Amino acid sequence: MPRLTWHNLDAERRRRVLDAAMAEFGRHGYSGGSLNVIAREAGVAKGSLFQYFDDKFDFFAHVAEQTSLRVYAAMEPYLQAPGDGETFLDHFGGLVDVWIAYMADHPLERAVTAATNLEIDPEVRQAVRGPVHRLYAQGVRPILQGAVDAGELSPTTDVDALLSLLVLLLPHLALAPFEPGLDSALPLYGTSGRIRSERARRLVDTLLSGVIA
Amino acid sequence: MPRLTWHNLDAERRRRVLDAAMAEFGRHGYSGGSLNVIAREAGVAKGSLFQYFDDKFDFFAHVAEQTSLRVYAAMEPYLQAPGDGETFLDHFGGLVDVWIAYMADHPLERAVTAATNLEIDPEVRQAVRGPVHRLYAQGVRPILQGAVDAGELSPTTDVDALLSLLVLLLPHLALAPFEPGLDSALPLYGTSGRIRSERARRLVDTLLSGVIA
DNA sequence: CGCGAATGTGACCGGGTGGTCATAGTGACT
DNA sequence: AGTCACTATGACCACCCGGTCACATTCGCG
Repeated sequence: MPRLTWHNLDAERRRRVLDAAMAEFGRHGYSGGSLNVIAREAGVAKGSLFQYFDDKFDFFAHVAEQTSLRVYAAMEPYLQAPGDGETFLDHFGGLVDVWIAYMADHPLERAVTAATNLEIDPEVRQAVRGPVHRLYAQGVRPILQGAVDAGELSPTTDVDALLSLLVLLLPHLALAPFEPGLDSALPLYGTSGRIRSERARRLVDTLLSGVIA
Repeated sequence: MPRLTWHNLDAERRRRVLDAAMAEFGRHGYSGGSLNVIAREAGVAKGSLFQYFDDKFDFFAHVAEQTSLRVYAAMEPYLQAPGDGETFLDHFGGLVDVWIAYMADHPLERAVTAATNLEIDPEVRQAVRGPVHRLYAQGVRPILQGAVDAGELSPTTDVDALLSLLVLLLPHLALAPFEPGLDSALPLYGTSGRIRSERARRLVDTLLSGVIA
């Protein structure tokens, strides 16, 4: 947990530190990210960072948490129940579109999301991704369950498993089109960002149509 | 590329080095993996490693390549065209089962596969995953295309996109059941390895049924 | 202003890193 | 036995890391 000092901080200074941290951790992940670099880029002494946070992990965890909260806040308006006459596929597809569009417009958030999902240390990974996954599961689950209850999804649908799969898939769909280095060997990422985004959306449509009643 | 010395090496010594490297890189990834640790665990001087490989990256790339070749070799017998009267879903589902079972039995290969997929540095990632993805795309593509040609998959199927998705998904399906720390917040990974394996298989069935003609 | 609390700072610490190299083995062939 | 190409070794190097701490600076308040 961030120290009290962090909350008392001048907003501009806090923003500079957070931005520098998102950029550095987003590029090199938790263990690879350098506090020296973050301090330098933020225009702040390294010692200051330890006034704000207990240690590197506390710092990273806060950066990851804030990032996921921002992203989730952007998604929340679209997590409502589907409008009248709106099919499940339209509703959920729109959600995927919003997600991809948000990541396209926010490279810092996108990079931190990637770094979080690519973390290899089990303890760090669990501590950082756990809350995020719970957040998303809580947001998306009602949509799936609602579609099952309304007879739009097959009654035999394994909601939990489908949920896991979608939460697992979302980062890939959002990241792939904009980080060409990540998976350029796969055709999904072969062309321009725009085309790839459309392809990602089409893919979700195709796959989800399998569970539609 | 490994130096000549590596190939001339006594097989037992080569095995010890490779095993130690798989364990270390599998646990901590490329940048986090320590050559000191690998040398110590292999019972070999650190200097020797630099007689075998140009540098750390060359070493890691070789470990990743050998691992993927082993895994692919285990899968190859199952990449044939489906038998008479065998549906696409049976055929492909069997492939997923083999994949998961192999990973269950080979923790070293599994860990290296995970580390490779979780690598964050774009250059390393591209260099290491590119060949692997090409290998798998080449193996799996004919199966999908064959199913489309035979009318088993919808003729509107985006084979390339579906291929990308499956290659992206496979590591997750294989890893999740056995690395509880990775994604314990998701229901897919909530219970025993056996149950989770069955669930992963069921999930693939459900999703793929969407593209079946 | 003056004082005390809170915050900022960067030199410094122990330790680990990838990589080098002079030296010492090793073994095959004359 | 002598020679020579090849291989093994670990002390050593420069560098960077996360984290600390004694001290300087700033701020809020009487």
